[in-house]
Amino acid sequence: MTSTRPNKAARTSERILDIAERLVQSRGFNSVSYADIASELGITTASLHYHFPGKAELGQALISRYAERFADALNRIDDELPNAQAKLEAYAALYADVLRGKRMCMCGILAAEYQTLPTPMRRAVIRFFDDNRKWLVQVLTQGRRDHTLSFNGAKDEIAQSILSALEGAMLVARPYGDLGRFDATTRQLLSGLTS
Amino acid sequence: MTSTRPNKAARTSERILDIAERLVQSRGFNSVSYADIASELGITTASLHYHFPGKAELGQALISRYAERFADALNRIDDELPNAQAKLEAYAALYADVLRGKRMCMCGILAAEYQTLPTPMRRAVIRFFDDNRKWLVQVLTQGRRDHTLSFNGAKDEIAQSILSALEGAMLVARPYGDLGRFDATTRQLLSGLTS
DNA sequence: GTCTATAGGCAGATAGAC
DNA sequence: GTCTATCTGCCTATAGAC
Repeated sequence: MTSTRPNKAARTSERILDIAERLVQSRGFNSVSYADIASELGITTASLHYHFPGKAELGQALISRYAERFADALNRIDDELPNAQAKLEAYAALYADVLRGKRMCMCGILAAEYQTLPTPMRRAVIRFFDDNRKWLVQVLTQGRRDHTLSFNGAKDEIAQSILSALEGAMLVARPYGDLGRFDATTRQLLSGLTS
Repeated sequence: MTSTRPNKAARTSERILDIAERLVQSRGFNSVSYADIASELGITTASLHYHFPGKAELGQALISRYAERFADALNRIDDELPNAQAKLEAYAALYADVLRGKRMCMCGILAAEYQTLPTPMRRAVIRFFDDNRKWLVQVLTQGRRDHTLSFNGAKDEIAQSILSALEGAMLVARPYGDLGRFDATTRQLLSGLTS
């Protein structure tokens, strides 16, 4: 019989990803070592290599899971919120939550390290941004239809602006440890789309 | 007699900073080694330590020079351009030039690595952002006076938004190697302040 | 799955000759 | 100022026992 409880390896892999995710989002991929993760989990680095053969594979797994969860969050927003403006506010709140945990968006911090990343990780970062833009374009489309958003210009470019603005707001606000600084940018952004 | 020609050490220090600056802006501070810089300059890492005793000191010197040059550029903008809108466009063009060289803003990339930086470098990054915001607030003040910019909300918050938006636009556009993606965000940003 | 032991490389840094 | 030589430490990674 097949248990719904994940086996030991699966559970350990998840714990590795949990720790690695937090470390990467706060320090960056290149500044996190196998030793950092292993010591926090209470195992050796050799054991880490059993679950993820190399750092490149660990990195890919990190982005995959992060992107998957982010996509789930976007789907929940679509399911639970009626109008486009509310969706956009919820979208910004996702970023605020990450910043509240003193983290950067994983793909934002990886974008800063882009030139040093292995190719599969690069592609995954790009895909994350692409997916975000696609979702935003849909929200913008809905916003015109339900009259909760108004804007001039190509939806694709607006979507790019929203994504950039939020990533940049996290990047600049985090050194200050000041969530208010992030919120100010969010308000400014949203007010430009609802006027 | 005192020559205006810098001595050999000064010239070498500048060349070190030139190389380090380019490398840091493209790869990040933690991914640049003394060996990278030394080999490109054709000297040994031991010689590097003569000019900059440690990586922390090199990092501080990098930000200092970068911030100084940036401040000079802002002063030139103030001197040469009449109205606030033109100044803001020139400001955005500064960022576009950096991105054209396939680099990030130095302090933007350091902001991503913030948690791993020595304290003096952290302070210097903060100072850079603070100075930028101050300058932007002045431009916004002038913009209200000369009627080339219009906006609602606290000038400090708008300044924060502008800075964040440009840093974010660089961060997200660079992996795509697509300057148009950056320009789209800039246009969007400026159109929100001139309408 | 996790361990010990270890390899091989690269990091930043220093001593001391020239 | 720049070099050679060297140090210590950390990094990713692997072999093989349990």
